[in-house]
Amino acid sequence: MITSTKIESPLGTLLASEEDGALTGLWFIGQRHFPKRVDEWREVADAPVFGQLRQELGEYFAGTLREFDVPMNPGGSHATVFQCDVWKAIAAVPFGRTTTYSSLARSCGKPSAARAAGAATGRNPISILIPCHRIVGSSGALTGYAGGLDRKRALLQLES
Amino acid sequence: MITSTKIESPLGTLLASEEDGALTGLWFIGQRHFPKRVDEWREVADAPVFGQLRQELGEYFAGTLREFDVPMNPGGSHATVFQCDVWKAIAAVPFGRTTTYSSLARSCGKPSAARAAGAATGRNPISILIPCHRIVGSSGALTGYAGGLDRKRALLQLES
DNA sequence: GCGAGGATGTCCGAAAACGGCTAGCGTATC
DNA sequence: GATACGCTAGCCGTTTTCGGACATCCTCGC
Repeated sequence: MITSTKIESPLGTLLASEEDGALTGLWFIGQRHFPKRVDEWREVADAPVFGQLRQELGEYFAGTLREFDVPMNPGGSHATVFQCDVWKAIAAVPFGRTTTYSSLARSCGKPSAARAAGAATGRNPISILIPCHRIVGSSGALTGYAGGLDRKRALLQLES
Repeated sequence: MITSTKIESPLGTLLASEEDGALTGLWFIGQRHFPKRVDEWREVADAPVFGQLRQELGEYFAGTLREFDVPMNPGGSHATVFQCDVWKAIAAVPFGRTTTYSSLARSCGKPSAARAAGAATGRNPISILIPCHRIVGSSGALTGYAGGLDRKRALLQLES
């Protein structure tokens, strides 16, 4: 049974989902690749994971927290091996730093799959905690963000 | 979290799966449309549902039980509306009786979808309890069975 | 410099193929 | 005449297949 809740943030409302005690998703409402089956989830006022998440997100946006500690399980049911590899690589990018799509691809052992890495990045189910906003083009340009480039800019600014 | 267990029967070994206290599947090992992701399930020695199922299956094969009472939830995650309708219609066929694929289709409000009803019947996730062996061709011929025609014949014989 | 093109894993939509079917005929068999 | 086969053409939800499109980047020719 998957449960969900809404969380307010300076960048807009977020939807969080949880299963078996681990965070499985975090999206800006209405963003690109927003999950389809939301109506099959049970919305709950709170759950242990959600409490911790709210707390940590608050501190993050206040600038007092740099690393999240919420238990996560981004796998879902239909994620592919490649996607999981990419998300793991993204999670390894530290606060305040950025890296490129091609670098991600290299980390996954497929140096020429930069474009595929971009696609996988866009499908990241846990925004912010898996910091896909720290991934930029090789020229340094902010090429895209499922939640919109404005939010990507804002997050990078917050971390600088 | 889905759990599973194996159950012996006079017609071969069965695999049962359970989630949230309800039976979600029952297949002959290796039958057609056998589930793919079995290795993601946790095999347990027993669970309340499995205990009851074992008991009732025993009585059924002994000829002393005609209607099952195990809580069921055949929906799964990827079942379609049509399939659920068909399975519900199959469940309504009483012990010892048979009906046809076109009759099933009619019950679902799509009189000309007999062939599609056949396909949906084959995907029935809970063998025996959802008695797809009671569905025959309009001529009375046993046209097919995911577990093999021999088992279909045997089940019908048992109920006659 | 600058534009064009190829490599890459996955999703998405459209189109085709595939069944646990059936009714309708024409033939074949008693 | 009755049945009994056997073939055929429709039927329809699902699955499979296929062709683009992408949150890219490097190279090559001009």
